[in-house]
Amino acid sequence: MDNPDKKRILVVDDERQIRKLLRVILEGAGHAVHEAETGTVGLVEAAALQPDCVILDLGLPDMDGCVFLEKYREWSKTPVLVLSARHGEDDKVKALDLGAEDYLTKPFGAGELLARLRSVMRRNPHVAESPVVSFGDVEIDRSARTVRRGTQEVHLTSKEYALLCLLASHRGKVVTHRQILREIWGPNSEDQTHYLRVHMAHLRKKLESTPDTPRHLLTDAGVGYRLVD
Amino acid sequence: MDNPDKKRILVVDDERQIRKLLRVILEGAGHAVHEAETGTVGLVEAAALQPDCVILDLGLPDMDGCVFLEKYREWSKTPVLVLSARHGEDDKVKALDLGAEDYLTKPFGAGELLARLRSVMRRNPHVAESPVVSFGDVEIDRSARTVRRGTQEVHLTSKEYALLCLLASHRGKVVTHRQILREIWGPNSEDQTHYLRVHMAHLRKKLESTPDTPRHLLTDAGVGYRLVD
DNA sequence: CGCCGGCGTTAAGAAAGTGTTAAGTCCGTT
DNA sequence: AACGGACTTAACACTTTCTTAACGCCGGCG
Repeated sequence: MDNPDKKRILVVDDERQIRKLLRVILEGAGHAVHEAETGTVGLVEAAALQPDCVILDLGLPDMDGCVFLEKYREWSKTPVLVLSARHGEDDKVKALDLGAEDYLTKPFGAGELLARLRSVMRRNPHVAESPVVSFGDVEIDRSARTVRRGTQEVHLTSKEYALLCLLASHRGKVVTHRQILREIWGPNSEDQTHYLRVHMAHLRKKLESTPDTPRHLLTDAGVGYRLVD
Repeated sequence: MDNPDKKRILVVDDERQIRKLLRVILEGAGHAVHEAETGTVGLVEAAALQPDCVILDLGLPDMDGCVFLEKYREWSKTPVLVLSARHGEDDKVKALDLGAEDYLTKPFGAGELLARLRSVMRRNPHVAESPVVSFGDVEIDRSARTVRRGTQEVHLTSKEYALLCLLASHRGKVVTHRQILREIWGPNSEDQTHYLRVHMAHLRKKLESTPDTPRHLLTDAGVGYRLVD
């Protein structure tokens, strides 16, 4: 049931009802939904979250949607799908010229929204941040989903890869057992710490030159694991 | 009069009046307009002209617009802007999933049309990737829709060809099951992974010298497939 | 010292995913 | 109506991955 191409989507809308509706539709399609009630919060959230797509209501209380777009486009190319009650042509033209990827007028159908979203995603194959992280002689290429050690490619199973990515995204910091288990195995497996022991062993065997005295994949006894350089 | 962003645009529409209208609007914006009255002619024209964008009326007399899209997408990634009198959601979803870049319902405003066109052009900054890619002793010619292995031409069915092209366009990267299924079979078949198994088997049998230990068409268990050189 | 809890390691069984083949269905052609 | 090609569906053997359990190690503590 785990969706491997789950996308992070940020919904910026002041109306609670619309946000709920969008959440239902989008989560139904297997995406992760985050909400922001105002434009200002939206921009902050967008920076923190690095979503794969933003859905923006033009009629925000604190900031005109077009201003949001303008500011957002100063530093991000993440696609924005604009939602609006206004049918006027001028609004559409303005939003599209400010860099919106698409424009939907309310009321909209769930099917159309999802189709437009797919269309947007299809032509935007992860333009975001550098997808490659490295430590020691190991290099992770997130966009290709591959891991190299030196010049040799290393094959990781999907759990191993997920585990490595999770640690890498918190590089230097401890990630607790529960955090890891919740992220990768789901909230029903939060106390199965033995999963971690065997999968960490596998990872170290594949990535460390001396698996019994690990230099990068470290243990914090009783707490969790962390990855250092 | 000389527009530095002058684009070649192909209008495929059976109604003379609409064609005239589009010509006026588009030429007014400094583009070069070409017309085709039927789907069949449209495909030929598109091949000859290599336009920067196609504007397609869904209601063609000789060929459903969706069929046009499907055929066109077999060998071209040129953006298609769909025009339709039908407001139904199903039509929109279908067209967008077949690879249309945008969908406008008639009647439309000149301003909106031009804005959508600009939006389409902006995110399609000359993606003119070479129509021929190769790996190992295999060569794919997308413009001719042919595949050779060494000196011998290999016949691929349309699904096989689509699958190969998809993997080739992400060379070296893992393409997930869902991605493939969504692109080729549509979003309603995202979990029919058994399609992939049999078609991959066919592809390997036709393209790999040792189909049981593939060297180019690789499997990532639980994730997807990828093509490497 | 001997016990205990947390950890690493290994191996075997269970589960999930994959390759292969063949039969069934659909569709356009003759 | 019969044929052929392409796609779908089903069945089975096989491989990879995940889970589970057993055991040994280490350091802290009574």
